[in-house]
Parts: sequence; structure tokens; C-alpha cells
Amino acid sequence: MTKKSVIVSTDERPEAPRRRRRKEARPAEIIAAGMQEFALRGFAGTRLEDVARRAGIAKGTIYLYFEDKESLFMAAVRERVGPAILEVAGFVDGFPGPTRDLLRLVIPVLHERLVQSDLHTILRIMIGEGSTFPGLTALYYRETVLRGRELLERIVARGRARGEIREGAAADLPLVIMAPAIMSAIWQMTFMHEAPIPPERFLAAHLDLITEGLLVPDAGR
Amino acid sequence: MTKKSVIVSTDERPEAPRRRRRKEARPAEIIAAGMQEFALRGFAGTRLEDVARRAGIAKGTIYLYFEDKESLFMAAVRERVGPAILEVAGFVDGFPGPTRDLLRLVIPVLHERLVQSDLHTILRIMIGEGSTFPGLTALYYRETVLRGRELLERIVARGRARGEIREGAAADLPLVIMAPAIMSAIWQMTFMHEAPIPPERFLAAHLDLITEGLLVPDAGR
DNA sequence: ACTATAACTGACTTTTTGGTCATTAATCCT
DNA sequence: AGGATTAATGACCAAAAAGTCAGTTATAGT
Repeated sequence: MTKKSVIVSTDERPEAPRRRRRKEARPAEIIAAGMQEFALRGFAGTRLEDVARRAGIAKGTIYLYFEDKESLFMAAVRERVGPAILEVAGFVDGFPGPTRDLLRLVIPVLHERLVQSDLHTILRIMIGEGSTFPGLTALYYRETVLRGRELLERIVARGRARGEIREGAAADLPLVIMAPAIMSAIWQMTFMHEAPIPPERFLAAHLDLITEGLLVPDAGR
Repeated sequence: MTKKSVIVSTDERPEAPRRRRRKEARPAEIIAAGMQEFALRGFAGTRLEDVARRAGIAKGTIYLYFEDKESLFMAAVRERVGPAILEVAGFVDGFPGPTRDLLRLVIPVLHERLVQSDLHTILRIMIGEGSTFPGLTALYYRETVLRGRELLERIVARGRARGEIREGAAADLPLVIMAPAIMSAIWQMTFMHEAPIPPERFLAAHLDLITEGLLVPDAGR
């Protein structure tokens, strides 16, 4: 049962060493492998053994670079989330046109970021296992959610100043603007297999709902 | 370390037996205790030992009534979800007024059901651990999500027929109507501790967004 | 070359927990 | 009352996986 890895080489070649020392490359490789496993099995369900195999190293090597499983996950959050938020923020500052156009620019990016890339994995783990690991949640809130909220609040403040956004409860909680994007991410992760709905349909519905509204203006009033 | 539970009674009373035989009451009690633990620790994280203690029984007793952990969870889904959906469906059929009023009636119920009660626990477990337990996801989709979709589709079809709902991508994916409610449930479960936002604010924003839209009609066009 | 360093390994230890089952005792039946 | 039934118990078992560490070997320095 136990793999003994006896190498029955017909000739000894000094090339192709079984081990390689690559102190610099390891952390990023371990994070990448970790995210793939986390995406597949969640936080608690991920075995470091599998992360190691995926990264092409031994389990012990992970502990050379990361304190424990939680540290590994936190490192992944740091590495992935930071750049994504900054990129989106670039759109908002100094945008000249009407709010409708700004939203049509920002919302697709939101979907892209949330559905593809590793962000949806992190989101899923936060939702599903955040309460078990409060440290992870706090970090994620500070580094991602809060930045996102600020972004949306800036959009709404700008729109209000230009008289393009209705006063009302929706404008008082800009967070709800991104609800359909979150729903899309959840759907892709959870129910895609039961009832596939392409992300583009969510995106189209999202844009339509936010920029045009659901009801015919003044209908049934 | 190990609790020995030696009872040093000063007098022997034949009353108050340590064991009680209550075949009928057990399943519901175990389900209730299970949901509380699931809410606290997720599916994988829940220890049957803790469920037993909360239900005031021994671990072995659980296995008298449920095949295994997964069966327990499925039983909980069945017991909780069925009645909730039926109740909501009652509103839609035969509602006489305009769509705006129907939505104002249905959306608050959605929030109530999703945020309070055990439904949000089930939702969270589906999101976080669904991919690890495909059987659970399939059951949940059939018994809850699908019914919810049908309900929303009926509302939209009715509203279209009455000329009260705009044609467009949002109406083509009625699912997005409930996105803010889901977001609220997630927020309460995940980030309440980091940045509390009362469910009523989500509800108000939701109603406002869906019935009035975000933008001033024809602004910036 | 050859020695020192530390990156790397994987078998082992420890902990945790789902699930089992021989034993105990509450309750029913006659 | 006391015998039969079966609900209930909790010590135990086995599996799984996190985390450790003594030993191995690639690589840099001399």
C-alpha cells in the first residue's frame, strides 16, 4: 500500500533531480494549488496533502512557508483581492458621463471579477465557513467588502449630486446594487449543475434591472 | 478530563429517571438540535456528539432515528422548507391588485422567511458545502429553489399580461427579483459582526429598487 | 572537491469524530 | 409481580487528516 518509490533506473543520470530548491517560487505555487483545492472542497474539506501533491511538493514543505491552513488561505486572499479592487476603483474616479453609463461600465466588471478568477471561491468560503473562522471573515471584510462598499457609495453620491439617482431606500444602501452579481456567483457555484443559467443572462438582467427598473413607470399607481 | 458523571445522591428517589423512552418526540427534537448546531458550525463542522448533548440524549440514539449525518440534514430540509413555500404561494394565486402591490406583499415575506427561521442556515450550507455533498444540493434545488423560481415566474407572467412589467432582460430572469433578499441573508450570517446592517434596511432598499427602480426615469439619456 | 547550509521529504504522532454494538433500564403486557 | 420488548446509552473502533521532525540531498561558498 505504501508507495516506496524505489527507482529502478536502467542507468544513472545526474540530471533531473527529484528535489529542487526554489525558495522564491514556492509560496505563489502553494497559494495557487491551495486555491484550486479550496475551490473544489471548501476550507475545512481541503487536505494539505492534496495541496502539496498539486504543487508538486511534499506536505511538510507547506509548513515551511505557511504557519497553518488558515495562514495559507489568508495569504491567498491578500494576493488575489488587492489588485482586483484597485482596478475597478480606477473606473469611478474622474468618469465624465452620466451615471447610467458608469453603471453599464462597472457592473460587467463586477460580474467578471466575481464569477471568474478566484474571488468567487473566497466568497463561497466566507459564506459557508466564515462563522467557524472569524479571523478570516474580519480580514475579508476589511480587504474586500469594505472597499467594494466605498466604491458603490461613491457612485451613488456622484449620481445624486448630478440628479440622476432617485432619492429613496435603494440609494441609502448602495450595497444592494451588486446583489444580482452575488446571486450569479452563488448560482454558478451551487446550482449550475442542477439548472445551468449562463452568467451573461444574470449580467443582462442585472444591467436591465438597475438601469431601467422592473416596472413600467407609473403603472398601477 | 473525561467526565465520569458519578451521581452522589444523598437519597435514592425512584422518580426522575435518567433515561426516558420517547420514540415519537425524538426525531423532531434531534432535527431542532441539529439545525442549531448546523447553523453554528456548518455541515462538516457539526459533531453529532454536540447535537446529541443539545437534544439531551446520547450520540448513539441519533442513529436509532437517522441513517447518518446526511439523512439528518435532509430530514431537516424537508420539515422546514415545505410549509414555508406553500404559504408564500398562497399569496400569488388569485391576487387581484396591481403587480406593484403584489410585490410589496411578497417581498417582505421572502425576507422574513430567508432571514429568520432555519432557512438561512440551509442556504448557507448549500452555498458553502453543496459541492461536497451533491445529494444535498439536488434535494434543496428540487424542494426549495425550483418552487421559488416558479413562484417568481408566475408573478412576472401575470404582470406582463397586465402590461405592468417592462419587457427586458430583468423580466426574462425573474430570479434576480429576489437577489437583494439573498444578499441580506448572507450579510446577516457573515458580516453582521463586522458591520451590522439591520434586515429592515435591506428590505426597504429591496422594495424600493424593485418597485421604483434606481435611476430617475429618462435621466441622462 | 568538499564542506556547510538549509530546502525538502514523508513516515509518524496526535487529534478528532463518524459510526458500532454489547449492555442497561424504562415501559408494556399478561 | 415479573418477564418480554426495545429505547437508550456510552465505551470503543476505525478512518481521516492536521501537524511534527529526524533524516536526506540540492546548492552555495571556499
